[in-house]
Amino acid sequence: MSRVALTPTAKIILGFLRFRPRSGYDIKQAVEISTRFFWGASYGQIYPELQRLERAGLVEVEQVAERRRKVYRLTAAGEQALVEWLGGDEGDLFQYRDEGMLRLFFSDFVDAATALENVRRMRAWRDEVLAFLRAEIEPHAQEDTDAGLPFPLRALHLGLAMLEAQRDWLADLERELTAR
Amino acid sequence: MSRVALTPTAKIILGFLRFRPRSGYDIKQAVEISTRFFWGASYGQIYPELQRLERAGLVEVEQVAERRRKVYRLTAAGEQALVEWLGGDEGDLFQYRDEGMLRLFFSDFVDAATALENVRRMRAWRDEVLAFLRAEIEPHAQEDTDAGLPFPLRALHLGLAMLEAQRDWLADLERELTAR
DNA sequence: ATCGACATGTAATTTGTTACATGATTAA
DNA sequence: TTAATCATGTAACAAATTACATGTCGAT
Repeated sequence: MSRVALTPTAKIILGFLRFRPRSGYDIKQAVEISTRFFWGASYGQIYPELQRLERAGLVEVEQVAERRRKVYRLTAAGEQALVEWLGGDEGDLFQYRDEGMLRLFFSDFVDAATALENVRRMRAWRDEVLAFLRAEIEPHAQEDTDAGLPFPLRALHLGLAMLEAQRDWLADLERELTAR
Repeated sequence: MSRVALTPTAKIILGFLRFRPRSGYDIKQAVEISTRFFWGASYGQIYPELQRLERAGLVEVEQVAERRRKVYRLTAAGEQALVEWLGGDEGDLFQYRDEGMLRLFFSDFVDAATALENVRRMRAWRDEVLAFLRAEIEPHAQEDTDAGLPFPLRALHLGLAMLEAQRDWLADLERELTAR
């Protein structure tokens, strides 16, 4: 019953190691092709956190005679900590910060053309991200589903639903602002 | 042409002072009833930032013979900096971090009942936030609209559209997971 | 040989929250 | 008189990004 609070980075590390053992480098790649649009992690967080988790006994190095790579795996304690977090009821951190939205909020202080241009950029950016998620991320999530792990694809679809709603709403506003 | 990069907190301060002069305390209250779901600010950021902005000449204290309050107003340079930011094309920071989404992503590693409970909590939380936004924030934004400032309400509606899309998608998943 | 990807790490800086500390004013 | 709200600030801590520093391996 150690009850060690996990840092956000620890959670993502333990989660990805639960799929299979990986190096810090591998974890970063995995984040980039799956969770990064709702949860990121940089090398500056991953490597120190792996060392802390090793000292805490939640992960250990799998020695595979590969000199230059340090492949980590979960220990029993690490797996338990992961499952405790997933089953716990800590309030989930939810942080949505959007500078475009802030510009939109203050757009009464600029001329109509500037406001419209900002809305257009916000919409265009969402189109880009949607295309990227469908082209680069969905195939990996689909593979997981085919392998019997449906939740990564479900998480992606929740993200797509959110972005599509924003894109559609912004496109409507774009038309409204243009129509005048 | 000072070209001073504004910190995120500076942007929100300048924006709210553009509506009308306020104290640091007032700015915090304004954030709480309007932007906090896409952009927050704590006293620990607001007060030091006001001092920096004053030294930089973007805001100044309006002396109103009120001993205990320091009411700030925009200077001409401050208003110019605000308009330059609003009209500029810096890439907008967009940060969406959602621990619930991370739990969802890793839910293949827990039993079906635990996964369902997490989805239910995510959906319930969105219902709560939607109710709060409609009850506590929308009336203020509506007042702005009535006063000829339509953008705060538009920004709120974009947020509502995003949360509704998530809520609906989560409710669908809840039914799917229950149905088995 | 040299370039790009692989790989690990640290340091500096930025950004933000929370807790602490203090005190004035107002309504019950 | 006392509790809540108003009001300003600092300090300690937490989290995250970016830049820096170093080196290996494989393909051309």
